[in-house]
Amino acid sequence: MADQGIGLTKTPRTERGRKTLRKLLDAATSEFADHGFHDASISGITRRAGVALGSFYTYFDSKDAIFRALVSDMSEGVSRAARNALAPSMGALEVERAALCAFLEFAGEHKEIYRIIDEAEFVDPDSYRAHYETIGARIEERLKTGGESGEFTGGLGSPEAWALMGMNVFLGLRYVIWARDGDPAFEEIALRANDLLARGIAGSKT
Amino acid sequence: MADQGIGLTKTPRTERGRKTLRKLLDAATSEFADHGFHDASISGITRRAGVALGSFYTYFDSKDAIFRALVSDMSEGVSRAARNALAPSMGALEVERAALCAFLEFAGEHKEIYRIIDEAEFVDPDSYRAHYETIGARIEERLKTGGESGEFTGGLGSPEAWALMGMNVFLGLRYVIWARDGDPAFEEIALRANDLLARGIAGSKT
DNA sequence: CTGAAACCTGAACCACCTTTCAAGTTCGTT
DNA sequence: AACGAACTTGAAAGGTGGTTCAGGTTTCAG
Repeated sequence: MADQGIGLTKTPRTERGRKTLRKLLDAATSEFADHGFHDASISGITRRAGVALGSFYTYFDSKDAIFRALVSDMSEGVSRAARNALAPSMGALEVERAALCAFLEFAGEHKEIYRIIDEAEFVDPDSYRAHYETIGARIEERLKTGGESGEFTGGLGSPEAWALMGMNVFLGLRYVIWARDGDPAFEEIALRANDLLARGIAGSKT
Repeated sequence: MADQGIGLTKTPRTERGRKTLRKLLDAATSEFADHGFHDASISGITRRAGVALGSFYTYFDSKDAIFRALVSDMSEGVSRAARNALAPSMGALEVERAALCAFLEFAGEHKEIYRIIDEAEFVDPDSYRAHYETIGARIEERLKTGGESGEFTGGLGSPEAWALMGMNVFLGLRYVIWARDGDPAFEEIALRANDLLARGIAGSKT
């Protein structure tokens, strides 16, 4: 599922080829997650995949190419996970809570995303930036819609969207990637973040 | 000023030595900022510093070592910048606004921090984590203090601190590192973020 | 002044890894 | 069955760049 983007992958024509490609992609995911881009080696990937070194180049032009394929795969996965968690019946605030919750859960199941997306900052800066700008734009849209329906204050825009995105990313970093025993559950985290987002923190609570 | 931490640097004993060390540190900052850790080369650093290749190893044991020195330098710098912007007379909310503003300004003057701190995630994960946990802890303290004084709602804790930290980091990413023409000024950004933090976004504004 | 420690120098060493390639095997279609 | 395309294989080419080192220069305390 990674070869849609920019034709980085030489698409296989036989069943055997598709299997090998899948094995390479999976192996690369763990290899990059374990060692990071530069310390990961192609021979490490092919070893994990149980494939000869040379076969790698049947499917990818370079180490960069498979990394890029992985990044767009993950980026796509994050978006899809968030989208799937939303229902049309939800209120604007609830949408934000559900999106964060879905993101945390997705990250929990794919802890590699942080390492891989973050490393894209260095390996493939354009994808990195595109990743966040796309998500940021989607959040901004939601804020605007919420403003129009009166559920949010008016005048929300890009700064608020980036602030919200940063919140979500860092909550994932702390409570998923660096989770500790005794941490609140994802739902609890999402609830508290939602509260902050809705009412802010000024004034004393009864 | 980077050799305090864990004795990574062989401290120079003569004036000439201190100058060379400083030159290496400065050169390394630009080299890493320009190329990232792995594509940066020691010969690139020594070339920029105007020093022989071998001299590098008089001061640092390895490429990793100088990078670590840089990371703790920057990390320290960020903290100091935020601390310096705060005055005892400020209210709790105002403190948050001033801290963000100071951070944005500091990042503007040292755009390398994002590349270098972010890359620490891969080169020196412990420092990376320590960096954010330290800052997060400090924010959490401020939130608690604000809660006690009644300026903030009660019950604020780690999740709110990490959310706030994420906001700040991402606003810096978008409006400093990826600044575009026509973007609001730092003060404006800090004001809007402060507003979000104080009152949230729920409810329609008059 | 003087000698030992600090510092500098840059060629060479070396380990590692991406990428290539020519030769062999399997697949799928006719 | 049989043929060409798709796929696989692993040795080796080719590069890169971190690190070492032996020998020279500068510094500075005594």
